[in-house]
Amino acid sequence: MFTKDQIKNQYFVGDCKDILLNIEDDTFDLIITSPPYADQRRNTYGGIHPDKYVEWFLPRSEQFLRVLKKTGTFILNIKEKAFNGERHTYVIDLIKALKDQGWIWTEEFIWHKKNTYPGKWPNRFRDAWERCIQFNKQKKFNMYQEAVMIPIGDWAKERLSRLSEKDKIRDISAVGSGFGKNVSNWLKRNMVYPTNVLYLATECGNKNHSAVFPVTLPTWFIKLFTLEGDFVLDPFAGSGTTALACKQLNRNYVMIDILEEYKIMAEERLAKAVQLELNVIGQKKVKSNENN
Amino acid sequence: MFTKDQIKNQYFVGDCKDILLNIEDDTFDLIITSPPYADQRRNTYGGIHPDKYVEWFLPRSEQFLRVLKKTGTFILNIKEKAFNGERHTYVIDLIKALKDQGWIWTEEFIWHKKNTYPGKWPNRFRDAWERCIQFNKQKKFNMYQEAVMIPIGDWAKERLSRLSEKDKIRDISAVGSGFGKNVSNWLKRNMVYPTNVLYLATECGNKNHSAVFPVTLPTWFIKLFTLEGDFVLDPFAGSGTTALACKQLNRNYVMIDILEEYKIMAEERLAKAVQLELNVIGQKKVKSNENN
DNA sequence: GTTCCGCATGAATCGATAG
DNA sequence: ACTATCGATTCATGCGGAA
Repeated sequence: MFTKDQIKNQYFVGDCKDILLNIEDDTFDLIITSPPYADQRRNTYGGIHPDKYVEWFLPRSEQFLRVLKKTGTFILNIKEKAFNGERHTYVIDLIKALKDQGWIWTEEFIWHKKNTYPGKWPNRFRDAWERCIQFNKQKKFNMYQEAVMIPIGDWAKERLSRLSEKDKIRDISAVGSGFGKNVSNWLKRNMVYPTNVLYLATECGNKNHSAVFPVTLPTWFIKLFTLEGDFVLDPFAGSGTTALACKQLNRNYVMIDILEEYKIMAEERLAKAVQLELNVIGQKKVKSNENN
Repeated sequence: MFTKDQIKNQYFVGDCKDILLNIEDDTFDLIITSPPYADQRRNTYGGIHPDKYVEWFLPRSEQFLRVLKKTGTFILNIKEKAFNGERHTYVIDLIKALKDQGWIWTEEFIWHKKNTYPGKWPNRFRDAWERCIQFNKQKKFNMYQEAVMIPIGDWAKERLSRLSEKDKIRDISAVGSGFGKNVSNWLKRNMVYPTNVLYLATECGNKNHSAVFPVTLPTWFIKLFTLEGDFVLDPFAGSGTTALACKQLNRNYVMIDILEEYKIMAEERLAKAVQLELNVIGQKKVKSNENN
């Protein structure tokens, strides 16, 4: 068994079914992951056939159930593919099977993708949404709703959507400062709780990795279900988007994936992000000096 | 058995399970409906318990399967409720059961609701989406994708969302005129195919009727899956939103619902819509004269 | 004739209270 | 313990009246 210090902010290479055996019960506050969809990532997990998907998933989710705290949450980002002109049922079968395994199906969030690739088939349109299914161990779980409040009305929605990646980092960096706090206090009065639909853009332009989900997606759920210093697990971590979100939000992460090259990719991304943030802080200092 | 002329644009009062027995096989090009959700509309359908929902639905969908043309489509607008702190599975159970009944589960559209029912709870956010599940009898079905193309870019989406009911009617009325055609030709070049997510507001505040779904919802599916003169069925018609959409689009409708008062309500709505449209056309003529 | 403000209105959901 | 009813919560929308 690993201690918490040994797993803190580590990326493990291997099948999560095996790696997790070394991690104690009730370790994580949040498990969030986008597992390999059926028939995808054929080269890594062997391209699980849709009909075998539930069977493949259950021994792994059994471990998730064990290592998740009683007050913790499991978010599963998944979407069934069209198979033979029809939507396959492996996702809804999985929901039923996870309930049988002891999970509570609390909610189904929708990720409404803002920008999807244009495309057209004779019998269907572009698929612009995915499921983010929430499971819990018990009815009472930790949820910090204030952390994801959004500005009221359309005027604000417009502004928020225009925030560039740099602006977001600036915002995060400002959290500790008095100015940042004042702004957020002023904003609170114009804030409302969000709904169970997330309207987020897909990440594009990052050529190095096939972006599984945009960093804003895990960011949102991490804010909603954890506090600083909490432990977050992504058992199908890929290029480490969840780790990136954790780093920005001061949460501890444990990443697992089966390919060594994913780990390398993730570490490069993390290093690059840290560098970018340092640059932004550097620019701020320069500006501040100019103002004086 | 009724003839097509006998059922054309009629509103029948009764349980669709019984009424449909009088209608021939392969009659409809589209069945679109929003059935009473479990534990809702207690006064009319007796508030079906979630656990009994599938059992209640299947004999009715058996009739739908029979009266739908082989190239036709069935759109089911539904959403599971939170039950005992958890999402109930009756909707996904229904999908499985309908597949067993012989339906093909082609697609699941999402209706992303712009305005949702308010409320705040410790464990969940407001529910802002519903399922519009598409079923077919065979892999090849009629689909007219060009009919629902949308203007490109956000500026147009904004404008479109602000269209009032009067503007919509004006727009529809303009279809036949040369001016309308020119506009739509000009627009075509800036049009793209939509996705499988519909972002629409619910209609509320209309005092006369509790709108089940906004008229834009059936309108969209009717355009997508039927041509002028085709036959559309709504077996849980309520206040006749589907009929209204059919009337505006020159499709033939057959409405069924269990309460006489719904029928009366629907007929009033239809009459009012026709009157409103006449007024708008009248105003246009006045304006046109002024310009000359 | 516009624009602006106030108001009622929802396919909701939870927790407490009552039988 | 299990079920039925009621109050509290909350926000985008469209209507009507007012400036």
